[in-house]
Order: sequence, then structure tokens, then C-alpha cells
Amino acid sequence: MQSDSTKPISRQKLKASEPAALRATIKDVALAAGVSVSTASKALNERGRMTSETREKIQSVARELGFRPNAMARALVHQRSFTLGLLTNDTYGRFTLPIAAGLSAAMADRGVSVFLCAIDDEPDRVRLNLEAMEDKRVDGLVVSGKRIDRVLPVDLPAVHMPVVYVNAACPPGAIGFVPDDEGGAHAAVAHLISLGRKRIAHVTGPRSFGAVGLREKGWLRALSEAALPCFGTALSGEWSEGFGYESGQRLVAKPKAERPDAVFCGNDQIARGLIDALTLASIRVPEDIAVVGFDNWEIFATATRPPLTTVDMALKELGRQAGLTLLDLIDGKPVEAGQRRQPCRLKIRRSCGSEAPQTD
Amino acid sequence: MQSDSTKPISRQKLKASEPAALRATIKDVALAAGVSVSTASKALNERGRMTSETREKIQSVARELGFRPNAMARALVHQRSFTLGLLTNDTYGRFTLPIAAGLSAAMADRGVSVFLCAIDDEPDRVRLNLEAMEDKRVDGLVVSGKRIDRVLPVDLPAVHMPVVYVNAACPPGAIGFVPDDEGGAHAAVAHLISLGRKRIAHVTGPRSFGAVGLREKGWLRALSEAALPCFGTALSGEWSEGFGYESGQRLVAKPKAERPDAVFCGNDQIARGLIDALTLASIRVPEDIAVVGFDNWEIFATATRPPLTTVDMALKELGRQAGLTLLDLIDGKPVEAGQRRQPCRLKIRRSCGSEAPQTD
DNA sequence: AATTGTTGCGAAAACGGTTTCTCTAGGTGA
DNA sequence: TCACCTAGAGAAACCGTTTTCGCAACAATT
Repeated sequence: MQSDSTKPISRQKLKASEPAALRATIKDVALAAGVSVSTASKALNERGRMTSETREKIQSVARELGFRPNAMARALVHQRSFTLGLLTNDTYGRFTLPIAAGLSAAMADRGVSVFLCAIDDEPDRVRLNLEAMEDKRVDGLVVSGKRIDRVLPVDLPAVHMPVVYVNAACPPGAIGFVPDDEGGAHAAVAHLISLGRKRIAHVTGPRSFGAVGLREKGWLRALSEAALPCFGTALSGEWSEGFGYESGQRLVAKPKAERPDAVFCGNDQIARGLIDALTLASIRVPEDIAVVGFDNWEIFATATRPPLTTVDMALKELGRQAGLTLLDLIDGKPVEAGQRRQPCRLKIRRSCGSEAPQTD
Repeated sequence: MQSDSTKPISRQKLKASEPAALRATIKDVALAAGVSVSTASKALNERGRMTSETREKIQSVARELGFRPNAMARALVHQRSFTLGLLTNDTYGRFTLPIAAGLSAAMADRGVSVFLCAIDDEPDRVRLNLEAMEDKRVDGLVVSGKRIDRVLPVDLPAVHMPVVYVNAACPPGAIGFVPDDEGGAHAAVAHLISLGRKRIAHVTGPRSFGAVGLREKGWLRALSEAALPCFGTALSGEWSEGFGYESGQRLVAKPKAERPDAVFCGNDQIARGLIDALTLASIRVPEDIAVVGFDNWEIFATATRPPLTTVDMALKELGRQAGLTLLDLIDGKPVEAGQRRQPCRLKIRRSCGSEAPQTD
């Protein structure tokens, strides 16, 4: 039994007197406080003028009755619903959940709730959900995807409300947030270089992904900044453990002198497969070859042997930022159009050979 | 350019005439059709009596204006918002997203939208979100967790609306949905038996998890039904690849005659680690030892070598069922209290040694 | 021709709030 | 004592719908 303000008591009252779970309205509050509805409203919203005595009386009555204003009635008059829609086509993927959680948490703190719309790129489903969002009068839309170079099949011009894109291509003139793939890659490779590695290879996903090009660019930039030669060209394949494994085997097959002393992988799955192949060939990670990944997908990164140093895309923060920006947009604040690149953060574990892995 | 009814045209019109993105109200429709608001409402909702001429005129005007009724105004009079809240404490986990997607999709088809509330088991956040859901007058709540034996820190009695639990403990008298862990385990082990395996071990998660006991029970029941001896006791440890790996090594250390010919693992991560250990010791999977997992977490199950036969918990369906039941509850239909166990489905790949893995 | 029964539609009252405007007391200054 | 101002509170309009009720006009019965 915590002393939890007076809520529990009022609830009990409510329950006892009202079996059908009817909620107290402002009318009930006004009646019980012996004032008019308008006065009650003003008292509860700290507007208008009245004796502090009146105000406090009304507020205390409201508390006793467990009064909570009906957000929909409020929205009706304010033309503002304090709700957002989150449209995502990444139903099974790893991106949506952290983004959604970050968004939802940041919004909850501001009294804004988020509708989740899972569309599987089916046009009908998109249409259905979009219409539902329009009907429910959400104040804005966050559109989140699974790759930064594809725009969702959302008929944007038909939607008359502010939109922010996350982890998806951002049409011209729109506003979007994506992880800074190039910066993250650069940080990862620069860290390897700072540890004395000089022959740093890159194994990554399909060229058709925008992120692949950006991460490759980061790799190259870090190398050239350190005046290191580019070790081979980037090895491009599937985003899978299988491809990482194969690539590892290919590395192993080379004579020792031609092997890299570090590999920067395009994602954690590839890194995982690659490490498995190296381990199987008795090549030590990180002593013989250091490995870093990209994604910080914990379930992979912590399960590899040794645990994987990798680039964290700060997806929660991405969702948060997108939400806050959308809120600004809704409030009519000026927001510059274009795509923002949210900084990534290197998560150091053991696979890169650092002396002191982060503990958090 | 698809011929997409008349919508695009009306939208264009709206945009042209109304820069501030104001939507047509039923008043506008009535005015434009030369009728009263009440008649317009009746025409659009197929109620009341009027000439079909009048009705069609109104409907066509509404279409031209791109009229969509304001769901909040509607909710206000119907005392029904056609929204639900999804409360989950599984922010990073693997359960919430499929459940949420299944729920959201099934609800979208019925005109119901779902608010996502990510609570991290922080009481303040729970309170905040719960209050938001009450204020927004959601019709009901789905509470989803990450383990079936823990109830979320939700002060249920204080919430006056229908609630359904998913993948979480279900307080007495409440309604809940969980995967049928025992049934799934039984199916997995029975399948191994049908393939001729006779010495089937079980490596699983911490005893403190309810699911562990249930899966163990399924294992034992399948064995006893086939009159097979129980091969050792269930090996219990972490839900991790690491523990699977260790357990694999322990198996390998035994003389060949004492080894099992199949292992049923408590989840896919354990199975993955175990297979890695066996492979490293040159034990062939499935020829020497067959392995099946639990979860069908595709990212693991398809990446193991060989791909993992495992139990699919049908989480999307679980979310769907929970939503539909909640809708029944809201509609006042009689729903029996208690916890329902949703059947699992064995997903056959290669690691069990079946001749013909499923292709879907 | 007077009564009844339909038909087609609009007025008005909800739903639960907020906000603007108006009114009444009471206090102030001349 | 009177005009004037102000503080405090209520009346009413509004947000966008739905729904009940009432009222004409007309057709069908006596």
C-alpha cells in the first residue's frame, strides 16, 4: 500500500457508485463543486480569473471524482488530437521496434500517443491505414522503412498533414532522418587504424543498397586519411551469415601474407559468419584478424565469440528525433527540409582487439 | 496514373481552394448538397428515409469534396473510439513486433487503430501511458509481455476497460493468450521419435521461466507416449547461444555410447550454440545427432548450418486472436475467462533429418 | 370532406469539453 | 452620491458528428 495520492480512493468510489464504469465528466465536477461548467474548465486549465479558493475547491473536487478530461472532446475544439501515426513496412525486421519505442517514449512524455500501422507494402493495406489515420485526425505521420534508399509506397501528396521519414528515402522537399552510415563506418575503421591495423578489408551487403555505398565510402575515407592503401575492393554479397562465412573461407584460403589484419563488415550477421569461418580455420580473432560489424544487433553482437565490436545506429534516438521534429512541424515552427544524418556510435567489445571494452 | 475513383481530383480541389489543409465537414457537404446536416448524416450512414435521389446527390457531393467523417466527433457520440492500446514491456525483444503487427493488421481491417505504448517496466512510464490511454478513451487494452509467467506491473483494477493479456501471466478472472508451449514441445519431440530417434535429450532455459517447465513436460509426455526412456534430465541454463555451446561441448565430451541421438532445445539460440559446438567437434547434424529448436526466430533458424527445425509460436496469430477477443469483450459478447493456449506449429528444416523439409 | 397514415426532411439536443462574451457585485475616485 | 472600473462567475456558442423528434405535405381511407 503506497500512499499514492488520493487516486485509489476516488477510483473505489467511482466503482462503487457506477457499475457501468462511467467516467466523471466536467459537468459532474461543476455540479459537485457548485459552479458552472465554464468556471470548472477554467479552474482546471489554470485560465481565467477567480478566487484561489474557488479554483482549489474545483480542483480538489475533480481529484476526488477521478476526473480526467476526454481527450477527444478536447481535440475537437483545439483541432489538435495529440496523436501521431507510425507507418512501417518493416514488420519483422529489426529497425522498427527500437525506432517505435524511442518515438513512443518521447511522445508519451509530451502527452502525444502513437498509432502503430503495420503495412506490408501491400497497397490496399497502405490505403486502409492512411485513411484510418486521416479519419482519426492524427496531427502528423512518421513513415519508417527498412532501407534508406527506398521510399515507401505512400501517396504523400494525397495526405494533408506533416510527415517525417525515418530510415527510408526522403522525397525531395520532405524531412527525413537516417543513421549516418558513412560516419559510423569511418569511426569503425578509424578505430581499427588507431589500434595499429593496416590491412583492413571490407565485406558488405548488396551494392543495390544505399547504405552499402555509404559505408564503403566511410571505409575508404578513413583509409585515405591515414594514408593506408586500400586493401582489395569491398566484397559485396548478401546481408547474411552465410555470405560472411563464405567470405571468411575465401580469406582463409589465401596465403597468410595476403590476408588482411582486420575486416570491417557491413553488418553484424556478416561479421558473425566471418568470425565463425576464421575460428574454424584456427585464425584467432582479434589477435590475427580483428573484426568489426555494423548494427549493434545485440543478439548477434554479444553472442559471437569473441563479442563483436560494432557500430550502433542509435535507432531509439532516431525515432525520438523524428518525433520531436514532427512535433515542431505540427506546431508550425520552421523546420529545414532535407535529410538529417543522425550520428552513430561505436560500441567496443572484444573482436577489435581494444584493450578496454566498454562495459555499458 | 491509375483511374483511382474520383479521390485524386477532389484532393486537388481541396488543396487548391484551402491552403491551410482544412477538411470538408459534414456541414460543407450539407450546404453544397442543399440539405440539412441531419439529412446529410443520414444519407451518408444509410439510415433514415429519403428519396434515393437525395441520398445519391449527397453521397456524390461528399465524394467530390473528399469528405471523411471525423472519427473523434463520432466517437464522442457513440461512446466508442475504435481505438485500442497495446502496452508492452518487451521493447527490444522478439515477441512484441509480430504480436503488434498481427494485432494491428487484424484491427485495421475492422476500422480499429492501435496505440503503441512502450513501457520499460518503469512504474512512472506505466502510469503515464495508462493515463494517456484512459484520456484518449481507448475501448480496451492489450497487455503483452516477454514471459508467460510474469504479470506486468499494471494496476489493472484501477483501469476501467476490458483487458486481454498476451504472452504474459494472466491474473485470475482475466483473459489471456499464450503459445501452447507444452503442445509445441510435444510436437517437436514426437517428430524426432517418428524419425526413429530414441535417445532424445533436452537442453533448455532457466527453471524460473514458466515456459521451461511446460516445454519439458511436452518432451516427457512425448517420450512416455512412445515408451522411450527419459534420456537424462533436462539441462537448464541461460537462454543463450553461449549456454547451448557449452552444453554441446559437454555432450561431446561423453563417450559416444552415452551421447543422445537427438536434442530438443528450449529455444533457437541454444540450438544454434549447440549445433556450433557439435560441428566444431565433427559431429554431424542431423546424421549423428538431430537437433530441433523452439521459437522459429528466422534470423537464427535459417542461419544455422544446417537450417534449424523449430517450433513456431504463431505470434502474429496470437496478436490477432487477442485483438479479436478484446473486440468481443468490448461489444459485450460473453467471453469465458482464463488463459487460452494457442497451438504452435512445427517448422521443419534440415536439422532434424527429415527427408522433405517444408519449403514455405 | 374530415380523419388517418405515410413520407421526406429539418430542428434541436446530445456527446464533453473550451472560449468568448456578458452580466452582476463590489470597490474606487471625484 | 454618482459614474466608472474591475474582479468573479455564468451563458452561450462552438468543435463535428449522430439521433430523436416533430412537422409539413401528400395519399389513402372512411
